[in-house]
Amino acid sequence: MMISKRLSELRKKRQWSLQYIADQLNIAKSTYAGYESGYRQPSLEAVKELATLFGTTTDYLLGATDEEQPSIELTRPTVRLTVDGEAVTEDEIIQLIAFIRAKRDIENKK
Amino acid sequence: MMISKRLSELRKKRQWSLQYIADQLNIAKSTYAGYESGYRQPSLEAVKELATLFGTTTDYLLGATDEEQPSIELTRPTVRLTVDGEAVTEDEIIQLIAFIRAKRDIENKK
DNA sequence: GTGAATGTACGCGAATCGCGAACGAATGTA
DNA sequence: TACATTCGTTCGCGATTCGCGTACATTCAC
Repeated sequence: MMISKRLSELRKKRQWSLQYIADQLNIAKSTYAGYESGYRQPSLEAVKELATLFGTTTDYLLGATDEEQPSIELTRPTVRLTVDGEAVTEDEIIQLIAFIRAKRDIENKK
Repeated sequence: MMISKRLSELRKKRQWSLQYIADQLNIAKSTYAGYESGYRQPSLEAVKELATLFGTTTDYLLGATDEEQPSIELTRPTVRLTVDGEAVTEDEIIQLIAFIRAKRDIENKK
């Protein structure tokens, strides 16, 4: 079960106890322990709350993605980018990439 | 139930039948119908498959976000950007934002 | 030693699941 | 018009899974 693996990893990384998480979600320690062991599956609501608690996404918890923090590669634009709520155009992204590459080039020559 | 609302919206927008979705997920029509009516909750696995089928995210289906397509606001420093696999620094992002804003300013004055 | 905290496992009653079946309404076909 | 098909909705059923309390071994602090 992917979610049990992810929960276990995230919790240990933060050095949180089972009890702490159970308290945050208002569920029994044994209930949350079941999530990590794979003995139980959290409700959809619990999944949402866990994602918030861990500061990650439900997609990551469920294994729909492997990126704990959403991260985007500009040269392969799979998501919509916005600045001040307004979409960044494709042309602008191309310019941004050129800008970053040029900047790195200069840095590397030092 | 947020997910039932979202599923219903997405399916109708695509003009798909209950049966079609049920076939895609290999579940009974009544089972999927239960998801939309709120009478049943899909399993975590089903949520993942539904997100794939609809081309959206589990976060959207569960109501953890309101954006159907993942979209990233650059001015929020929660995102990790990469170019050619290498992380874009926070300073660089600030410069990018300034660049975009300046560009828009010029456009607007035309 | 003693107490508290941690992680693990189990049994129980209650809740929920997925399914097939049945239904009326709408649509298609001859 | 008659008839069949598709659609969305709802129900009961058996089986599964849930969340909880509880118990236990281990570890740590005092």
